[in-house]
Amino acid sequence: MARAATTSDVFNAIAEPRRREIIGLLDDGREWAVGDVVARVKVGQPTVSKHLGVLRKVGVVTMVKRGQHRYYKLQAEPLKAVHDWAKMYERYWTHQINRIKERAEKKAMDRIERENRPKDPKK
Amino acid sequence: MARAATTSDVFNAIAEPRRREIIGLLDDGREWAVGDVVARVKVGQPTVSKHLGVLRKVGVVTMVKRGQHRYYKLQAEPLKAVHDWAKMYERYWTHQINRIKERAEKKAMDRIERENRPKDPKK
DNA sequence: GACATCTATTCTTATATAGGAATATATAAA
DNA sequence: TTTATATATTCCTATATAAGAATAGATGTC
Repeated sequence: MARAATTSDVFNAIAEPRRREIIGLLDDGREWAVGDVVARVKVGQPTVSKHLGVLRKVGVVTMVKRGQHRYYKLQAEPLKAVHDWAKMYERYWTHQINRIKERAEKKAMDRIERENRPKDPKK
Repeated sequence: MARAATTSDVFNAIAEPRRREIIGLLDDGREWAVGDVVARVKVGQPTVSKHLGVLRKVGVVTMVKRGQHRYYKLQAEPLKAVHDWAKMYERYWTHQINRIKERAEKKAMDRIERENRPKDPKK
């Protein structure tokens, strides 16, 4: 099997660099017509429409029709899931002092947890 | 073309749910032999070896050989890139009050920027 | 040395795209 | 109504890759 569908997973949606690029463009808070985006990136209109469609399905952008145009607007709330996930590992790159402290805390927590959960992965 | 190779991009590396699962396991700070991971996930040994290989190529885990075993250890520093990227959009999900304030600031900044950069995407 | 165990690699298959070309559709304009 | 414009959709191709099966290679044990 290949990877899970991008339409159902924000992690997959942002894995595509072109989509992160588009998100970056829309971060100015304005509504962007598809053509505005096309004028800024190196891919054609159909490709842009598809990327915007993926972003819409995961809720990262919203769309309104107005006349001939469709305006897309960033609604980045779903990216919180990515932020929160990555934040769990923050101690790995924060200052050395903190890292040592946090690791000690983690070890203590692990020990406590191990005492309450006999099953050990290293059998 | 399909998506960029996972081996060269941490965003792609973490797009695969199974790899996030493995990262979560290794977050206990210990060294995990491949077999330890296999015992915890629902896929076979070759698949686990491949996932660990991808994580190693993007620097999220390190490996040491010891006897018959290969021990993998989480080294989550590269996830900082993901965290930093997502953090750029933090204002979209923080408290309403802050959001309003930040948007006003953003708008002001945009206006200033627009005055110095005549080129506008909405031509 | 013979055999078992641990892990990586190779091969195969199924599936998921990204992107372009062509086309369909909707709306605006003449 | 005819034509132009904006966008989505369909079709196609190339590529990526997840997962399992089989195998290879390394190390440990008898």
